[in-house]
Amino acid sequence: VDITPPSQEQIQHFAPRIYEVVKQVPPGRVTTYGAVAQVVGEEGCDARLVGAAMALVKDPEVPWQRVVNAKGTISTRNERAMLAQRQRLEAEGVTFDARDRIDLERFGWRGPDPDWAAQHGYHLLPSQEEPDQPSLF
DNA sequence: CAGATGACTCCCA
DNA sequence: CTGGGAGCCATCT
Repeated sequence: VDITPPSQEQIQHFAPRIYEVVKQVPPGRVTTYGAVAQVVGEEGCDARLVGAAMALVKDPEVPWQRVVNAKGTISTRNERAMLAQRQRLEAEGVTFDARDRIDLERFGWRGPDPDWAAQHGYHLLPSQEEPDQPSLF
């Protein structure tokens, strides 16, 4: 069970940025709610907020189907939407295993383009944010 | 007005 | 690697 559903105010505040991030995910790739929240990178933006925002997507340019949970499975609440999301992903070439999970190592989005992120003020994903910062001196 | 209800993730057994 | 539980409250009916 969950707690603290994001307030409508929070959703409206973050939705535009969340959608911009989701639009960066290319076809055939998927990302997670938590990852999107990290890229948005603002205080108060967490996975659940991203989920709430995904539920309100109306802009057909936002590939909401490419956002799944950390386990690599579809989190949509109703059976109907869940199937639709899966079919959209399969149409892009994403595959599911026998347990309805997506191999995130294989299909996971590696984060936004560094230049784009820098220009628009977004964060990169941790792995990419600090690939290796060994010798600076 | 009260009660049910959350597009999640992390932690531990 | 899987499964189950906690987090702790604003909205909606």
